[in-house]
Amino acid sequence: MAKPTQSELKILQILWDKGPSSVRDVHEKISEDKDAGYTTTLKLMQIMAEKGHAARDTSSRTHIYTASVSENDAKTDLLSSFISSTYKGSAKSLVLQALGNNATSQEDLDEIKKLISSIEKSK
Amino acid sequence: MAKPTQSELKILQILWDKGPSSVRDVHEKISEDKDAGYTTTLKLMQIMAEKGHAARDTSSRTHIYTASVSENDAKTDLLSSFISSTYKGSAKSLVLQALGNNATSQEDLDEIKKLISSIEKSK
DNA sequence: CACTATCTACGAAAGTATTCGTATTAAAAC
DNA sequence: GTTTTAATACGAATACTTTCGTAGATAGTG
Repeated sequence: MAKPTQSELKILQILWDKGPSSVRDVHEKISEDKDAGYTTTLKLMQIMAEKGHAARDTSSRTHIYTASVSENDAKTDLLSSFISSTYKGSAKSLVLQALGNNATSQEDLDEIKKLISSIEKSK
Repeated sequence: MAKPTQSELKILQILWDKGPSSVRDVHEKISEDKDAGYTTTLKLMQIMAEKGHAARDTSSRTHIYTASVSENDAKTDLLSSFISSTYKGSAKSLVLQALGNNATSQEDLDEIKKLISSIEKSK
């Protein structure tokens, strides 16, 4: 499956968050942040259906769209392509930079440490 | 400074790795991975000079280009924009996914743990 | 039933990124 | 000194993404 574009990702995120939704639903959510025409959102979602990023139920007049990739799978793909284009494939470099540059809270650090421990145990 | 595009990033990476370089140098490196015309690379680098992603020395016939952003700064920007578009701004989510999905080696985990300790000490 | 609001379909325009052909000029090789 | 090689400049073609206007159909309202 091809990578979603930026606009498609925004829509996917809404579908992941809200579950199956109409164009109207998605459009209203998008409009909170950004001024956009309704048919723009419609067109994008139609393209997503064509590309297979979303499935749609056309049984009633108002079509209902559903993300056809799971949030985790899609983000795994995006992350791995980001790591390969920006960090030459080194997940470590990415993590070091993410932790080094951003002020990560102690709670978040704790969670990360916990995950690392559980990874180490399972080896 | 605007975010570099994918193609520009590939070129920047070469400039970071090799230091100041001619179009020929960069083009040869790119050609290892991908078939591309010389003038394509030239044009991209000219655009990068226009946009300010690279500086060029035109004192001799063969122009020499230099990245005008540091690798760390550019990647910090890219990372932060990736985190905001894909992880709703949560660096923690990104790190958890990067560690969770990729098989990170023990050495890498050790390095990450070391960094976390040093962050914690400096708080 | 007529009127209005709301939906989809479709195509085209606008914006951005990438690719490359051609012309011109400068250096190098012979 | 002439020919070949290698460089830049420039503009246009291609491709991909985003935006939106218009048309036609369906549902709801008075």
